[in-house]
Amino acid sequence: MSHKDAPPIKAPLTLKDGVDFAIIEHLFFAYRDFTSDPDAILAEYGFGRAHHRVLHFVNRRPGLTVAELLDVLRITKQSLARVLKQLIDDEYIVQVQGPRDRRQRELYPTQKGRDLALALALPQSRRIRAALEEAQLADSAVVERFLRAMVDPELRAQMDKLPNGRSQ
Amino acid sequence: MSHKDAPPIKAPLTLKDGVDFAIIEHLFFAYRDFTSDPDAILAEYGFGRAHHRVLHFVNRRPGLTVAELLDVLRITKQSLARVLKQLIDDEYIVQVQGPRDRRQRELYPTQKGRDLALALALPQSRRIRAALEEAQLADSAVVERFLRAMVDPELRAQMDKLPNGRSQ
DNA sequence: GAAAATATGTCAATAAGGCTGACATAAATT
DNA sequence: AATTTATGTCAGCCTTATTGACATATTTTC
Repeated sequence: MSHKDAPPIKAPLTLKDGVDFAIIEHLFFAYRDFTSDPDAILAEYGFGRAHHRVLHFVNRRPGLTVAELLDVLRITKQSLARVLKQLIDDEYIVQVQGPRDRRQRELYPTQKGRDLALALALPQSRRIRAALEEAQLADSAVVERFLRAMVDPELRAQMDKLPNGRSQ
Repeated sequence: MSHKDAPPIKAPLTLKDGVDFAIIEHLFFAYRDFTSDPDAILAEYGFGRAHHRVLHFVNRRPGLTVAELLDVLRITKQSLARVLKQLIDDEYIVQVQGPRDRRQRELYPTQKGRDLALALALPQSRRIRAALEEAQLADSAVVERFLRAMVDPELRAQMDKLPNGRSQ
């Protein structure tokens, strides 16, 4: 154990190195706890985070196609297939043949799917509201602007396709 | 396909349901892009996000023990073992026997480990600074307060153990 | 109308990163 | 001397992702 190896560095890496570690770490811890709320609920249903993401976007953009969903989630068709199949089999989501293009499958939530999506979003929303209050932020615009600016510019168009995005 | 199944719900889930979807989704997209920067670098080294987290905290709190690291990361000993072994074998981290308690293994970065940790943090820091500027936030205190408030109160003590936390 | 492109589904194999349970060792504590 | 603690390690399992290949239905193009 450390006989003729590279010597240990004892000084901590601090913001003197010109890097904003505070926000980096705050984001890590905040996101971890933010996702822990729905994770606990999903476990009861035998679902994981992947199911949550699919269910969320199908509820937020009912009728979106498989291709559009893949684009939003940035995963492969094969990764989506497994979780989507489960959600359809368990009747949280239904597929409807595309009206103009019958190759397409429009994805819609069922009432069951709508209810679960809302149940998953509720604790997250509560956490956000409590945090805004604790941080004494009257409205969420500042935080929202910052988070939006953290996203790659090319991908912001996708966010605008959601209700109450920039398009409304 | 949707013959006598549960009917599809066509209306999108919006903030009328009393849930702040904007921040929920902004956090999702922001965190995804935030982690994509180091992910690209890690792939060149054959490492993953798990290695990043270990390397980060060992650099931020040199000399922490295995038990302390498990506590911060909230993973099991077995999950840590695999990535830690690689980081030690590749000489990014060295172990030093604890001075008071010789059962403990204090973890320190090597120069190589320090350099990589900094290289991984740099693009993230750049992204944060650009976002603060774009969102016209003179200082990061507001965002930091919000993110801290998003963390479970019990876990905030852990954040304070890092340099430039509340303890400094 | 035939050919090509597109949207989706599915199969097989692989990898990363988690998990549980069990057990071993050394060192500290009781 | 017995117990507890800190760490390491083995074996097996799960979820979520990956790539590559191929099938089918449908639309678009020539």
